[in-house]
This record gives sequence, C-alpha cells and structure tokens, in this order.
Amino acid sequence: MPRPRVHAPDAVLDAAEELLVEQGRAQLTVRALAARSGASNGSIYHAFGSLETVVGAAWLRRARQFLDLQRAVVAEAGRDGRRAVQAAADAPARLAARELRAAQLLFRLQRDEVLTEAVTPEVADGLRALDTALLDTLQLLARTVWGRDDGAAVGVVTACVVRLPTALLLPEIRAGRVRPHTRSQLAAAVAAVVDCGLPS
Amino acid sequence: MPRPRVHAPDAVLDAAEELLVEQGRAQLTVRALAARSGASNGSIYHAFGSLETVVGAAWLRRARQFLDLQRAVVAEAGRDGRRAVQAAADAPARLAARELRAAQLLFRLQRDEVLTEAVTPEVADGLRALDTALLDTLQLLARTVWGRDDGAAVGVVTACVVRLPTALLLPEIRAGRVRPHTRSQLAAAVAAVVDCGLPS
DNA sequence: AGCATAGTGGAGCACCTGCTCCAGAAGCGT
DNA sequence: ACGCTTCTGGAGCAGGTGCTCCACTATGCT
Repeated sequence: MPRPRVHAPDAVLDAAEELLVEQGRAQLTVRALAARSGASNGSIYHAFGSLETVVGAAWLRRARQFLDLQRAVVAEAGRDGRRAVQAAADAPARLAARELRAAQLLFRLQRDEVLTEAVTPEVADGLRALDTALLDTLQLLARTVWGRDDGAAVGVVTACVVRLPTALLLPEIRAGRVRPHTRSQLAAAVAAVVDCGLPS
Repeated sequence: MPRPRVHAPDAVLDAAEELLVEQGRAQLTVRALAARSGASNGSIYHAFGSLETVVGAAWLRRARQFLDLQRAVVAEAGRDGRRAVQAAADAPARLAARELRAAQLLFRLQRDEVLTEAVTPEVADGLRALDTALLDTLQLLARTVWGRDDGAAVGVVTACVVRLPTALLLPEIRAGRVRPHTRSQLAAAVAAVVDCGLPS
C-alpha cells in the first residue's frame, strides 16, 4: 500500500548505540544520528517521534537481551541462594563476552537517564515493564537467600546484582575486555555482602 | 587600589555546588548560576574565565577536603594493610557524615567530567595535582598490603577504595544518609577483594 | 581633584539544539 | 492511470547556550 521504508529502524538504533557508546549521550544529536545512520531528520522523527525515544528504544532493546540472559543464568544456578546471586551479578560480564556493545550501552547510560518525559508512551511502557521484570528477578533471589522479599532483602540483593557489578566491571567493559580476576573479585565481594546479612 | 569585590568567588562556588548537586551538570548554566549566586554574568567571567572552570574549581575545593580526610584516616589506621584499605574506602562515608554537600558533589561528578579543555590552566593544574595525590595514597596502601605498588597492586586498591565505595555508598549519599549497615557491607566487600589477591 | 585599576552589569552575538512542517516520492489497490 | 497512503528529505523556526564586549562604578594613591 504505502511507500516502503528505506531506512530500517534497527539501523537507526544501531547508529544511536554506536554514538552513545563512543561519545556519550551529549554527543548524540539529531544531526549526528542522521549523518551516521543515513536516515534523514524527517525519517527519524517519522519513525520515533523524538530523540529521547530513540535512546529509549536502543536501551530497551539491549536491556531485554540482558534480562533474558540474567534470568537464564539465575535459573541455571539452582537453589543455593548465594550462588544464584553470584550468577546474577556475573551476568553483565557474560553479556560483555557475548555482545560487548550491549554491555557497553547498558553500563554507559543509567536507567534514569533513559526514561524521560519525552519518550513515546509505547517505549516508556516497555521501559517500565523492564523495571518490574528486574524487580521480579531481585525478589526471586531475595527469597532464595533469605526466604523473604521485602524492601530490606531486595535492597541487599540490588547492591550485589546492580551496584557491585557496575562498580567493578564498568571500567573493563568500557575498555572492551573483562579479566577473569575481576570476575573473581566480584564473586568474592558479592559473597561477602550476602554473608553480611540484612540490615537490622 | 581597585574596586573591591562585591561577590566573593566562594559564594559563586557555593551556588555552583548547590546547582550541581540538586540538578546535575546539564542544569548548571551561566544564567542559572548568576541568578542563584547573585553575581552577574560579567563578574563570573571576570573571576573564572569559563563555566568549566567554575565547575573545576568547585570540585577541586571539595576534592582537596576529601583527600586530606582520607590521608588522615589512612595514617590513623596503622600498618595493617587490610584495615588501612578498609579505612580509606570508608572515607567517603565519613565525609558524608561531616560535610554532606562535599560527598554529594564528588560522587555526582566524575573526575573525567570535570577536567575538560575549557578549564583555566591554573585550575587544571590543581586537578592534575589531585590525581597524583590520590595515586600517592593508593600506592602507599598497595605497599602496605602487598609490599609492592605496581599497576596490578594499585589496580586492586583502586577497586577497593574508589569503585566499591562509589557503588555501595552513592545512592545513600544522594539520599543524604549513609546507614551503618552499608558501611559494614563495604568493609566486608573490601576485605573480600583484598583477600582475593593480585591478578596473575 | 584626578587618575589608575579591578570589578560589575547586562545587552547581544554566534552557534547549536530538538523539533516542525511540508512538498514531493514511492509503492499499492483499483 | 489514478488516488491513497506511508515514508523521505531538508529548510527553517524558536529557544537556549557559552561567551564577548564595553560602558560604567567604586575604591586607593598621588
């Protein structure tokens, strides 16, 4: 019926990803994106509606990939709580080994920087769905370790699964390679924090 | 001889600090800074030369404060390497307890975001001096723990003293209060990473 | 009193941003 | 062949940015 697309939306997302990883959000302008992707200003806005939506969609694509991998890894780890949390924390390193770009994007942009007012409701819903998906995993882990998933327990799991990996892996993910020793450090740190128990 | 200052440079730095902590770097515009500090555009540029220099100077002021405190804490910890590293890692929490704003500023802006091309040579030199001062502390700690301060040893100390505190404390520093339990977690994680040893 | 000097205020410039707008192109069904 | 629809390209707008520029002010020295 209509005129077919010349520029696949995925190609625009790829270009956005490159710019975000290589130069950061501030350098991702409409003009830079148009130049790198080959799509014109008009095409980009026709397909996405706003720049923020492009960022959101690019992040969403990768975050889904990550959460799938993390869920699989957690399921594989079995019922030993500490091991399961260690596995979840190691997921970013695995992602980096398999799809470096994905890990670089997810660790370069925080979730808060992605879900702004300007993103299309469609993508915004996707991002919010991601939040609850991650929370599900965190709660599952909390129950596996302590048999409860209240705020305190989930807080500790979050520290292990989100904050510690960010801290220890981020420089190496940016650099392009995660050393085995760093993964050992992460596992040790996670075990220590888990053994530290819940806040009183 | 000349006309005396109406606006103390420190007042401008205070205003910049507030804006940076409350709203982030992107919201720190010349106009916002002028409005909050009371100094005019002209005064700000006469005193600092560029906006980046204001940011750099504000950061520098606080970073010096932090490094002094950290050095003192390390010196106090004595010759037990692991304890010394734990003390150094705990320094941000102490800073937050004493001068919340300082910790909030230092943890909100990364060092790389501060030292850009646009900062005055004077402030840029100060920032670079800070790098070597921090490196001194890191090397001291590395020697205390392993008796060597090569890249590998300093790398592990950096993970303990820079990355782990950033990861675990940042959300609470932003929120305004660091819980004792979080400091325990940090100490445990640091011990675990230290005990993990050097990369092969 | 007059001068030199450092500081002040703010108008305005050049630039860049996200985004809008719309004439036209490219396909499809008829 | 014609219209219907979606997609494309790019000119251009409104607004915000860092920064420059310069007339002016307030002081201390002579």
